[in-house]
Amino acid sequence: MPRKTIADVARVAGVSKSTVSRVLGGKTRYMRAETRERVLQAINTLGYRPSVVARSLVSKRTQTVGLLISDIGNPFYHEVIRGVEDVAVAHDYSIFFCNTNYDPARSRQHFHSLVDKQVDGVLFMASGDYSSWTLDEAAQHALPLVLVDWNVEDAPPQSLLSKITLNFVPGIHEAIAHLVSLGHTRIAHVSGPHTLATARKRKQAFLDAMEKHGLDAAQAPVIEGDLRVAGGRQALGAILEIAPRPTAVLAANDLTALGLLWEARNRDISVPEQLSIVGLDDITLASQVTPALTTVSLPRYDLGKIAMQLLLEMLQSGECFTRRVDTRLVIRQSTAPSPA
Amino acid sequence: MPRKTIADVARVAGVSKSTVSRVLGGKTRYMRAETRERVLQAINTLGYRPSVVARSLVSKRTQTVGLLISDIGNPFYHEVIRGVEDVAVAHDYSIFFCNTNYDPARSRQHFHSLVDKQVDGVLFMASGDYSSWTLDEAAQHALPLVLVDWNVEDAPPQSLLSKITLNFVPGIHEAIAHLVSLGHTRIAHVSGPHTLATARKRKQAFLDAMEKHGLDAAQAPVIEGDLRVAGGRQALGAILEIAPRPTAVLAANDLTALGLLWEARNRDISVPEQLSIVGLDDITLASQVTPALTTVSLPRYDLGKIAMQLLLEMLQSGECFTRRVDTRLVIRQSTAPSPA
DNA sequence: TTGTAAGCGTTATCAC
DNA sequence: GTGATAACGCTTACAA
Repeated sequence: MPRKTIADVARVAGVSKSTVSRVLGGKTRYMRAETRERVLQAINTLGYRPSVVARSLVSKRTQTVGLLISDIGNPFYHEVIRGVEDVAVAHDYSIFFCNTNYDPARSRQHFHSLVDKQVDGVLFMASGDYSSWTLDEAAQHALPLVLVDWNVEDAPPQSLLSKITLNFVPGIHEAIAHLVSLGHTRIAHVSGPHTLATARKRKQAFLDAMEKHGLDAAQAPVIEGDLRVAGGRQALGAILEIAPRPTAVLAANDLTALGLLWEARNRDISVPEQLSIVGLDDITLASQVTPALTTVSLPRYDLGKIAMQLLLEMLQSGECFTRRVDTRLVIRQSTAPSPA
Repeated sequence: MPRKTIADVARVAGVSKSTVSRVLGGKTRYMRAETRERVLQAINTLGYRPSVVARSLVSKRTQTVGLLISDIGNPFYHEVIRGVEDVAVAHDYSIFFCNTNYDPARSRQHFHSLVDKQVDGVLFMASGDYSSWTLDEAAQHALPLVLVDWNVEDAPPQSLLSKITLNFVPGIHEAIAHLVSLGHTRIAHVSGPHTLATARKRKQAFLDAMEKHGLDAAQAPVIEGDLRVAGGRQALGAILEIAPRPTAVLAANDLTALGLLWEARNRDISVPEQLSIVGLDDITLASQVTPALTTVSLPRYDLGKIAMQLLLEMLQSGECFTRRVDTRLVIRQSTAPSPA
């Protein structure tokens, strides 16, 4: 049983294909209400659904976007995806989901597949796997792109490119201010891998904040983690060996902070009495653990919404945009006055 | 600058469109190697990419599948998605990602959108949002479906429908056996919402296992949770009020188990010395917390792989299949000999 | 207000 | 071996 087509509807309604097409397109202006009704009836009785494929062939639009992320296992992305999806659904767009797995080759394969499938645009949130080919190829295919948390200066001029930058500065400054107000002066940082631009940005914000509060940034211990629980656990060992021992730590993300927290418990270091811990992201879990995590919150759901909205605006206007998303501190139970 | 077409390639290579189409389709059999080369050259210099949309219009295949899940925030799905995606990528399929948010209306909207976009098949993993319309409409559009963890008897006979059932029995039996061998006799269960079929299945497996080990299932305390951390925390309070107090708990999933664990710590109940806890799922976090969680492991990555593979086999053969995925116990540190 | 016909970029069926 | 030509299901001038 082949799929019903517009011709079937036309036959049943006793009109021409174009008339059917018109009611489908909502061109209700120049049309007798009665004809319209007849067509609608026919559509209903036949259970007809228009072929998006055929429509796309002529309209050059697929009502489809690609979403590239690095790692579905990273809780950071969950809320982001939700934000993207809510906006997409509201505008009847579908999402091609692409998990790059931090693998540039796979990232590229996905990107090509998206180009071939003629998506209307791409949300690029896979921070680790950036290479300039992305921008060149996107420009070449005139494919609108939204980049999240990338510092791009060398974009081809003709490209349709919007950017959202994440501003860690206010949140991290608040965090250091909070710790300082609790009497902490020996504050360590567990960063992400230095190969990641976003990790470097966070670290720099930490150092700047230290300076700003009159602490010696050059002396501040910085340990390189992996943005995961395991890295946080390891980092705690390193921190305990530092003399004099830090009384507070700022982690590059919440998973790292949780690793610190749990390893501290293992070693009978009590948090926050002996060690204050501040995370970054405010993942769902952060408020559910004991003690609940003080953390620099990134509005991830909003980030996802904004990204998708930006793409839609680009599609409509043909213009490019820039947005900034700010962070702020959420104080919970993992920070307390310095024991020193 | 309009998109390059097969006609452009034909012109540059000095051949006809059909010839180009032949090399694109890999029909290398009846063709001079030299012509083939020339076409390939032209494709390269033009940077030509075939239009999947046009191709789909004639082939009736989109190399695209829909993936419906209930909640991206549930860690259960992460590995599943990874499994699905790995297989999909390997076969050059793309995935339309659909988060139903436990909302039947949204679930339906997504499903319609998938039909309209002419996906080749749908993976339905949104356990909560089942209604029979799904099956009817899928059958009506001859849309191949893979159902995960659904008991469906009333499927329309003509439908292309494969099923994967999750078998909690072996893992849960092992769990109870393990607890019994440690001397536990007062074992409680924190279930999921009774409205979910999968929660009822798990509870039944628990009761059966209790019986089988000579414990009084009718007396076994069962507390209804919400499959989340908060529910676990609340459940712990309920458990502590039971007299005589249970010495072990089987949670319906790992998030619940974590809630139990953390709330126990809050109330100075030490795990596993005073209370043994067993989870279910084996999410990544389970092995990372302290104490690491003993849990009934569901091979979620495999589940995802199998689901996608099943769909591909259906697509090829036109036949339907049934698979079962088994669970098993992973013993870590949250279980110990009964204090009683 | 409605119908006719020409595409959109492919593949498939024929001839040559 | 290769090249016309007709679909595929839809939109959109242009005619009527």
